[in-house]
Amino acid sequence: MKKDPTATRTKIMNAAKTLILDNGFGGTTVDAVIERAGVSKGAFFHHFSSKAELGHILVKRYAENDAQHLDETLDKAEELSDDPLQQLLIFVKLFEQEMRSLEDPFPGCLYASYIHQSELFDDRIKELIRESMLKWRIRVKAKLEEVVENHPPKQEVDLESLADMLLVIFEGAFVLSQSLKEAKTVAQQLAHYHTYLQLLFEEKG
Amino acid sequence: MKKDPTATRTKIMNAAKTLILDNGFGGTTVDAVIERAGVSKGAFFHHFSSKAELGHILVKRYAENDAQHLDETLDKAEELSDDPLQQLLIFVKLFEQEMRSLEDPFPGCLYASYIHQSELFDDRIKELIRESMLKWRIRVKAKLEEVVENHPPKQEVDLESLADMLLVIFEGAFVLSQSLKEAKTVAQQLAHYHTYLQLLFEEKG
DNA sequence: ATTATAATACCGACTAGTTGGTATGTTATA
DNA sequence: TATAACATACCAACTAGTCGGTATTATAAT
Repeated sequence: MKKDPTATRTKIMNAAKTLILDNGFGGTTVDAVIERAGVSKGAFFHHFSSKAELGHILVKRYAENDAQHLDETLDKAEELSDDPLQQLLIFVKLFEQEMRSLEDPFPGCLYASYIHQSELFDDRIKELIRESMLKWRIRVKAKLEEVVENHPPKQEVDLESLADMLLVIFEGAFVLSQSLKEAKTVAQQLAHYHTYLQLLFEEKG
Repeated sequence: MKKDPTATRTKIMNAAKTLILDNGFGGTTVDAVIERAGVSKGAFFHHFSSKAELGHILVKRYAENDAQHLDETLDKAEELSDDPLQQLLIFVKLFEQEMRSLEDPFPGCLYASYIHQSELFDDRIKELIRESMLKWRIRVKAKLEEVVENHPPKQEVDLESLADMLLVIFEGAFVLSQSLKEAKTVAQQLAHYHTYLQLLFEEKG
């Protein structure tokens, strides 16, 4: 019987994440988490002082991965072109490809799960989610500001909300994908965002 | 102290709806509902055989209102123009105006709330939500098919997912609006959908 | 109109089971 | 052998739901 504290911790967190995405935080019990993780109650409360703390640490880990994913994808897009518009279009395409490769509907976004039960969480957690979402706004908006320097939009648009639209489409498409049980939804919606950006900024040939 | 069963029932349902949108179904207790509604436990279980039944009836009422709202708004738009494209653009604008008139972030969508705790609900409820969402797809897609007859799209697009995009934007914008505490988000995002449709289908002057 | 009858609407203490969390013990590892 | 990493038994608070009873309203015969 060997012990691996980091593995135990991870098992608990992964089990909790899955359960929370299916049942929500309020609908997820500690007993259910430890059963799925295959650990004892003692182990759980050894690693986490409370269910609330688990909720906090879980979304913190999620936010870190999310921010990293955002940065990496944008970096990758920037390497593949010099033109800001092309970079942005590639950026969206990379997400689209990623989502198109999924066979099942995306399991869901922890931010959205928490937001839909926001009164169960304290302000620190809500602020963390807010700032994580703002990172998307900031990075995409900055890129959009580069874009408009050389590609005047065909119609007057607000760049901040246009930047937000990417995350809006992610979150909305996750919901529809889950409800309609259609895995392709997210990729399709990202494709529309891609087309929208093209129509707005690409010069006619 | 006079009795009004319909009023009691409504008070319970409204209280439950608010609490569920804030805490989720799993995070909402019957005690919390009856306290907010100002009724006794006996009254609650006189009107609803279980918490689960309340959840079912609640989303049924919500779906009925939603379908009616969809129909009414589309009817209104169809009265204001003869051209399918203009009808569609007006349709979106009507929602945009409605959302712009809100001072606080929209309290949220019950469909999304349920979907984010889908394992707490039986298949009947999930099917009801699915069909409610498909109503949006069907009606908007039908209108889009009218549109393309006279207005060829500037880029090739899939009409079904373009129809879905309206609901996607609603759901996604609700999440961001709530998290960022910005009431204007939903209207702004609908405006982008409006612009996208214009760029896709409107002839250049 | 009045009153007997019955049905509905409602109350709140109670219960069986569940919840998050703790106390105390056992096992592995440094 | 000291400490971290677990396991087990347990607890107090809370949970959905019940139950015996009361108040109000509807019905209908007088």
